Amino acid sequence: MNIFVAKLNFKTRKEDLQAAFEQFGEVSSAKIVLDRDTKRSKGFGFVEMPNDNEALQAIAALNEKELDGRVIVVKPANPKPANNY
DNA sequence: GCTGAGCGT
Repeated sequence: MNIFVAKLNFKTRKEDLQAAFEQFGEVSSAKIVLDRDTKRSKGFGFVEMPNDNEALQAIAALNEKELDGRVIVVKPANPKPANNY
């Protein structure tokens, strides 16, 4: 299950995201979307969880919750956009 | 060094 995480603190890193979600289940990968030029966080990211029910629990538990001092938004992600680099 | 909606280099 792909999970979309928004309104992250700009200093939050991908490992911080993964650590937060691992409390509720297995996390295969976590990612913070960085700006292509400045490499700074765009303030949102994605988390991949193999187990769907654990993913839903993690979403329910972390949505509207606080991470690194910021209230984040967690919801199922949309399909990946087409590769147009 | 900075900002604050929203879906990925």
